[in-house]
Amino acid sequence: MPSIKKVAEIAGVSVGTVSHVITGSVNVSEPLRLKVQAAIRELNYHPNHVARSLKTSRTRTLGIIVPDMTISFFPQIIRGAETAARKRGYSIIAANSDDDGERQKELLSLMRSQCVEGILLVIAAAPTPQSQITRIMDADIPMVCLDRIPDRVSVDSVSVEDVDAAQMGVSHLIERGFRRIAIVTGPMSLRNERRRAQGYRQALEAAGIAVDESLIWHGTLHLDEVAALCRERLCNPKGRADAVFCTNGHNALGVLRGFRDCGLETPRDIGFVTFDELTVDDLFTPSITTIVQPAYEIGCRAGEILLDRIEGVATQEGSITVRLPATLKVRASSQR
Amino acid sequence: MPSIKKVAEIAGVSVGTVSHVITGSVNVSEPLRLKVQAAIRELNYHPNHVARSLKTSRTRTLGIIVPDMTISFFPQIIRGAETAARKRGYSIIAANSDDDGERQKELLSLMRSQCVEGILLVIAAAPTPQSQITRIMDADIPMVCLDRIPDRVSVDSVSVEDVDAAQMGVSHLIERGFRRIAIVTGPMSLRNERRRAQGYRQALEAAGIAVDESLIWHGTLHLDEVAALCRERLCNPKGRADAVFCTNGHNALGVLRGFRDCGLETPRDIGFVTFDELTVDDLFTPSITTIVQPAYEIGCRAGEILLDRIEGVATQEGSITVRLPATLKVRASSQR
DNA sequence: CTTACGTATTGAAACGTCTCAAGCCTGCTA
DNA sequence: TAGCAGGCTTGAGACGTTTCAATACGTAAG
Repeated sequence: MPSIKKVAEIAGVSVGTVSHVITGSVNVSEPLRLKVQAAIRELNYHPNHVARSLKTSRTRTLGIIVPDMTISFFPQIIRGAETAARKRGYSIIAANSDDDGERQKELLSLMRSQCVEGILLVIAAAPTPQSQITRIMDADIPMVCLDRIPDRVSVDSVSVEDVDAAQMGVSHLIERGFRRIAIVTGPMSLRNERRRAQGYRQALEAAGIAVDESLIWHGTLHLDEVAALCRERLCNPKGRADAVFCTNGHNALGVLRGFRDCGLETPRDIGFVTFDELTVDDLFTPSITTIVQPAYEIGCRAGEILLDRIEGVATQEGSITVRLPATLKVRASSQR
Repeated sequence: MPSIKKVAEIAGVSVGTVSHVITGSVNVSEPLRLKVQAAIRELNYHPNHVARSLKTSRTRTLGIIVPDMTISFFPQIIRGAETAARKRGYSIIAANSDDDGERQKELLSLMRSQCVEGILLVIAAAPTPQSQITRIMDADIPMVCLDRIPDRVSVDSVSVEDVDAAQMGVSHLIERGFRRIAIVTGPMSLRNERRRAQGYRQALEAAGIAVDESLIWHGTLHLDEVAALCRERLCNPKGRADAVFCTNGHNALGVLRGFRDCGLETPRDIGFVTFDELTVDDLFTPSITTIVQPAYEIGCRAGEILLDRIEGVATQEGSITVRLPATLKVRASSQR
């Protein structure tokens, strides 16, 4: 593989000159520049980013870790980040943690070794020891957390306005006349799940409805378990909830299975609102009222903040916290 | 950021010894090894992969380019490749071409500069000049094409058995009594689209049904255009197709919109079979009979082949061609 | 005609690691 | 006791760049 040296040789100039032509950082006279460019083309030379990175200690690479990029929310985030990165000349290394703390730790360490200049992290659902995060930041690698924000650590973050979003969804159900509204949460180790649960409470309280603790159901992220949970709570018509509010799209599929298993149809027998789109298109039924998070934009903003930190543009001392509004897509499942 | 030198200093040994401890390639006596490991922990030292790569000219990195990882088929492929790579100690750089030839060219060049050791490529729908591919292979960077296989280039590839898969889908429709079966294709610049069209023809011929060229509809990958196409061909009941076979999931959404716009319901008014799952779960209706491609496995196999080439395990002279079978998930849309 | 200055070009050091060859030491054999 | 084998350890060079300092060259001013 041709190196700058070979190019210099062919062009009859020094390696320094070739480097100047490539980076454009120093003026090179027209004739020499042309000779160098000709040699580059002739050899099909491509600058070696590895060597460049070593010398400049700039890799122009960002790392992003998500739980599972097979879940449609995350690729959108990644694309947002990719777009932001590309605009400023960076590339992205993406990886999946599978919601596994150990794997996440490995990835963080690997990315550090790979000398990424910054890390975008959607923390694993398994409780993330703050040391994982502080260790990165102590090494002066900027980090921005997305979607899921870790507890007790001061770190830049971009996510949705969880409390408001949940409150909006639940208030909407109340407006439509539902009164016994159950909530299905994800793992309460995640702060945004707790905040969504808080939004649920606030909506009920604002409407003067007493919170019934027996309607607060903690789901895992496993479809079968969530479906079983719903069956258990819903199959008996007596005192049953008249609507379900679900805090994330993954569990929502479990809830819908639960409905089906109990012979319940939404909205005929039960109201339903959930975070996250469940289908790629409105053509499919049941048509579910959804709290849509601006996933792409979350990725973009997080990428921009990270780049600002890397390039020293963002000078803010404490951590930057961005909360984006979610939107409510009203569909059939919340119509009484 | 601490380097091997600092570790050596703290541990009171030479850099060579530290390197030996890290790589494990050379025996180091117990006491020295312990001192080195202690120093590594104390400094929170992480080996610098950039420097290592430069020296060894091995980055242990694979590149993968897909059209759009927001489309559920592709993240599955990427995960498969990631898994295969991880098993053998490699990581992955993923990027989106947006089906744009120019962007694809840029990415290929970038990845080459980043010294990926091999490239997994799902070519862009825009016709890919073979030079893009040969230039990479001429530079001795192994490449495996996935899903979409380029024309007139000898390159390793992994994809689904397109002809068989399409034939299976269409034969299924015929079995269920459909006779005027239309096909909606993607861009015919893609070989696998042509092969799927061929499978369609074969199925009809095998059943003794004459191919009616007016039932062959070439779709773009734009929903609105496909929907318009279907409206145009389907809204008039006279001589209308009684079923539609769609060669890819993206267009399928356009087809379904077309159905809706014409007031057609599947399967009541029209049969429908398509490549690729449209929803994440069977709960949703219309429930569509689908030809499912083993996306994850395609990614795995492609990754393995690529790694075999990189590590010189695969010695086969010509190109390796793997064709995986697809499976037919029979659902409601193909029931008369 | 000399001096000084500015621009274009070059040479060499350095980035952090691996690895080869050489050196050192220990213990065993003759 | 001397020599030697074998295993640890070390020192230094090299990977492909960038970049700083130095050189060379030409031009304008004195």
